[in-house]
Amino acid sequence: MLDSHDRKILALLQGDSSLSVAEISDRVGLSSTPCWRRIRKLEEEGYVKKRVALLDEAKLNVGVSVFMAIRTNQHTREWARSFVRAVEEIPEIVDVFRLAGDVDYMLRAVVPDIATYDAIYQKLIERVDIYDVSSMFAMETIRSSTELPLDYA
Amino acid sequence: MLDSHDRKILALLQGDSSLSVAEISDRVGLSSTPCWRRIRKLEEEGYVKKRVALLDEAKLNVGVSVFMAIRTNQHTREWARSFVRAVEEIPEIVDVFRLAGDVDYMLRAVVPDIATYDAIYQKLIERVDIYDVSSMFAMETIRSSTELPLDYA
DNA sequence: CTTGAAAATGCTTAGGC
DNA sequence: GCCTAAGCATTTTCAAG
Repeated sequence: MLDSHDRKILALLQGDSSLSVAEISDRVGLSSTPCWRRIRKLEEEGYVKKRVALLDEAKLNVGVSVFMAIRTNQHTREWARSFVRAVEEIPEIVDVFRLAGDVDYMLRAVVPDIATYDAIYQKLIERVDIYDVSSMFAMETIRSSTELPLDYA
Repeated sequence: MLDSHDRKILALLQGDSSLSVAEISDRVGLSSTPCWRRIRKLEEEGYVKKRVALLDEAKLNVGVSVFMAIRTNQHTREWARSFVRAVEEIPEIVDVFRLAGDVDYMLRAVVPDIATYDAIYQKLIERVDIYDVSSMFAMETIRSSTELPLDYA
């Protein structure tokens, strides 16, 4: 599927998508046309989902991350649907994973402070019936990376 | 600090950083020169940390997310330092938060499968002394967003 | 802030190895 | 598959209102 040139291009782009084609082609060891063609192909085929700007959480006053470990006692399609709808209506909730095991869902919300977190929490439990929520407050973001390891591709 | 034009620019850029200045200025309701100036200022002042390409986890064979809730019994600066060093050496670990409360650290790793997760786990506990790890496997990524709410800025 | 335009950079296509 | 080179579009800067 992907050769080492493609992987190197992806590694560069997921670190800094503002690099010009010329810079990328230099570092990859290709000239710009084939490099540009590869980039376009990687985007067309969906290896690159999108290009985004990552903003500073602290500067935008959402420097506090809160994890919410959620358990339900209603294991139905209907409940799952309403849960997804509820979290989608709350933009502070940035991550939502459905888990196997004891905890059913793991969420992460970004908020200015604990008081705002409580408002988010209230908003959520008002919109969907939740059996148990365990909240964990992040004191420090040691790493929050969008860069994937490419060794398995 | 930021007015509504700035917030709108940030909202657009964190959704799609490949938008041209012309497109952004259209949607924001400014002409291109002042819009371009604002974008540059937002980058200089650090509201925009970086521009990156988001890659497809499934296509790159790291479609499985695993949360690791970690507890330590060595609450020393020395241990914290070695822990940070250890997780930084493992590229599969994409998120690391230090928490308040029962769980000391919450990590997320992206891997191809459970066998690879075990290798990551072994690698971690070999590099740093960990009192307890509780692993939670994600069955589904319902939401994984880099877009922050801008209402508190 | 706006418009308009020039200069520089970088993207995209064309043609050939 | 690759390259060089030309043509095109965009970004970036500048001047004037």
